Amino acid sequence: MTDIEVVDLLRAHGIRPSAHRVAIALYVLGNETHPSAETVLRNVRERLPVISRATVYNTLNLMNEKGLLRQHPFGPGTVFDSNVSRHHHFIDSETGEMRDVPWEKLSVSGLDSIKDAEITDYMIVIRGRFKKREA
Amino acid sequence: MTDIEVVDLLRAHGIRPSAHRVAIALYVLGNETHPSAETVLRNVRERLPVISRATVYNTLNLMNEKGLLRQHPFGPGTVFDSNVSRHHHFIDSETGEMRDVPWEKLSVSGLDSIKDAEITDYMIVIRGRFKKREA
DNA sequence: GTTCGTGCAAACGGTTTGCAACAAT
DNA sequence: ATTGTTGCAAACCGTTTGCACGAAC
Repeated sequence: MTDIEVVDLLRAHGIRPSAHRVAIALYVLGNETHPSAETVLRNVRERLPVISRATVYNTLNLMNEKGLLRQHPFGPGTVFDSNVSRHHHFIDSETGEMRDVPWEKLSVSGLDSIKDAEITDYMIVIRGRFKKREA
Repeated sequence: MTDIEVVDLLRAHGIRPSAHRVAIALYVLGNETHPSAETVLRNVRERLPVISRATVYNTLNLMNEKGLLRQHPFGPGTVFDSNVSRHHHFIDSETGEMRDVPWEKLSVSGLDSIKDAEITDYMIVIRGRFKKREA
């Protein structure tokens, strides 16, 4: 994802593309992992040494409100997910590492049996261990 | 659930049944909701006015370690679940209220297509709105 | 009399907020 | 000139911890 694409994307979502915001968006959106705010701060500081924690939180919250990313309350603290389309999650129970599981890969049946509520969304959260593939 | 049953249950899990612990267990285990630590504290204080926040946390963590309940990092902060058998969750997106969805009611297919990880557990988290049933 | 449980208050980690300085329009 | 963005530090909330007292074995 290029700087220009990010700038356009921010604008398209009504977010003024300041240098800080672009740097944050660039890191978060071009990232398959599910970073915490602290991780975002650390990594953005490598490109942009002078940026405060508050700005990172402000920007991530703003992007969340504008639908550019999602927040998940997995583990201690919140984690940011650049994948805003439907998908499931696999969480490594040892490392806490999260990976996306494509929506089409799994399917749920029986949801129609839930009569006393209106479903707007659902997600499968799988826990286990990633297999090592070294050696 | 009676006091005596709770006492036995605690003992069976290697937890010495002090008055405080019994009061906490009585509240949490006889409870379909998914209370936060603060909610537990508030409610236990109604029966047992002198109990500290630390004791509530200590006891809940202890019960968690001994397998008497589960913790879920839903929303801000942790929530305690007295249902330790497999089940799914429905979360009301307005109120944050959580209800259990029986395991048998839903089923997931496609889990066998996940080859690069070992699955130890999974859960469907559904979001939506409970239908009002007043009137 | 040693171990265990409890209360208090301080510390902690993640997040939000108030405010003053500054940049953009 | 007004509005939007940033940094700092303080505040905040949920949770954990250190310590001293008291109860249980």
